[in-house]
Amino acid sequence: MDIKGFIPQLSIDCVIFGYKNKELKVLVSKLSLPKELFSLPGGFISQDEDIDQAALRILKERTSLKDIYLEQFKVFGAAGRKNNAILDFIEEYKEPVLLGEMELDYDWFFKRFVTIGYYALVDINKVKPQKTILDDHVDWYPIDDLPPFFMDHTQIVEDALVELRRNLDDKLIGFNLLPETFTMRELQELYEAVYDKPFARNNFQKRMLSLGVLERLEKKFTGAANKAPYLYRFIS
Amino acid sequence: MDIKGFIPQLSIDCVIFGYKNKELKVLVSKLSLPKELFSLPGGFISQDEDIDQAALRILKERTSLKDIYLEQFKVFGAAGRKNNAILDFIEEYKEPVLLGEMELDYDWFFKRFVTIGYYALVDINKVKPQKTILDDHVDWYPIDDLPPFFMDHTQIVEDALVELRRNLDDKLIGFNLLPETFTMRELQELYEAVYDKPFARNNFQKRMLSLGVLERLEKKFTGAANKAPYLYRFIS
DNA sequence: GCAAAAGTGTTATGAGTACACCCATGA
DNA sequence: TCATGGGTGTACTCATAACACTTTTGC
Repeated sequence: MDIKGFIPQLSIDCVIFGYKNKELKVLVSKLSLPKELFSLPGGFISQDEDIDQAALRILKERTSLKDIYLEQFKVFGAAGRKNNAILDFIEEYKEPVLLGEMELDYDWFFKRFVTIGYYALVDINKVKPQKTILDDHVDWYPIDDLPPFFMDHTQIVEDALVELRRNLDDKLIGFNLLPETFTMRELQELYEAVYDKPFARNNFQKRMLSLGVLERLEKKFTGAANKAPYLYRFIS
Repeated sequence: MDIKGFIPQLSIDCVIFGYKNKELKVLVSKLSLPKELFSLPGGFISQDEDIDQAALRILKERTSLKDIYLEQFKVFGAAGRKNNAILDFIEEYKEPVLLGEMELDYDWFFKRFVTIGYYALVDINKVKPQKTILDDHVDWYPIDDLPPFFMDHTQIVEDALVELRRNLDDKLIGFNLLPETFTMRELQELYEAVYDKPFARNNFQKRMLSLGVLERLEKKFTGAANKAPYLYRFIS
């Protein structure tokens, strides 16, 4: 990681949304520092790299996926926005800090940073969370039970969720959170998780089918003592 | 203008929307260089300044207004995004360039820049376009007859318009483009200018009144041989 | 009275909501 | 046959669209 190759004072933070067990989840990194610091997956932008490319690279590092749906949603640039929590830790422990193999460049790292917020939607089943050298753990946390974040990352997640809700219907992006095929109930439960409110089953089905983007496939026999639901696939 | 005091490689560009004569307009600067270069009003971010504050400062410089409605809408960060047009000009004219009283710091200024796009809505009657030392002229251009812009500024305006359209209804922000009081027809013509399509007069009126944010004032007698329209004021 | 534009009313349409009902499935 | 959950139909409400009609204003 050559700090010289990055744009200074500018970073990217990613809110990676996944969905499982009727819960909307966010991928969270616990930093590999001797203090409990939770962070969104983030990184810097190379001088010769589009910002969207940088976001994709960061996402690929943590999820091992490419072709991820992602969207830039807001820039966070408060004047005092610095990595103070880490700085506090360093002063507390009074020892040099390694970010991976590279000793932390204090001058570079502790300047005020402006960060570009991206959110990504992934099929949680396809993701094997990868920890980079900076991470102690990388884990999924339910949206309503997040760890105490570093800096303004709690705010970043909140704003990402607002934007996700704003776009889920219009842009037909919810399917990125589901496997290739899914039942109508699963789709509905996803919507309920995102909006944190129930939807009427029949009306939900009518609305989704009227969008004209769902292909009905074979029935899914689960062994349960009830009518087998159809599977659907998202098309175009 | 102390370049050292700004965040490097990060800028702000503002799409300042105004409205007059049934036309949506954008404030455009012709740079004070011996080449025809048109630019959006923009600037840099001080190290000790919120990005929103920086945008307000830039807006105040060009419009002499404070309390402007503005919204961050997108970041433009293509890898090759540089002030090449100016660089071309310099190579062509082979003379040192002054930005105001300060000689241009080539190393600083010709790096790749990431820019944060803001759009602002102003009452065009209250604005007296101010040219900074960087501007030759600052003028209003109709949205559908813009000059050939510098860099990616054409794209920035297009994206700003998309976002304005997306928000005009939801956020009730159109009134920022009108004077304190206005007739229903004027409001409708504004909407028609923004969306570039006609609205049915009666239905438009019904929709606007149902929002519950318009206070009906006295009638406006124009001297025309027809029924005098009511004036309205936007409330809360 | 007349043209022009403002204000209002009436009906049709379509999306969304709430209710009910029938069907398939496996025990 | 039964409970369970899936699929569908129908009536109601509400916002919007499309039509028409009346009113005000100054010449």
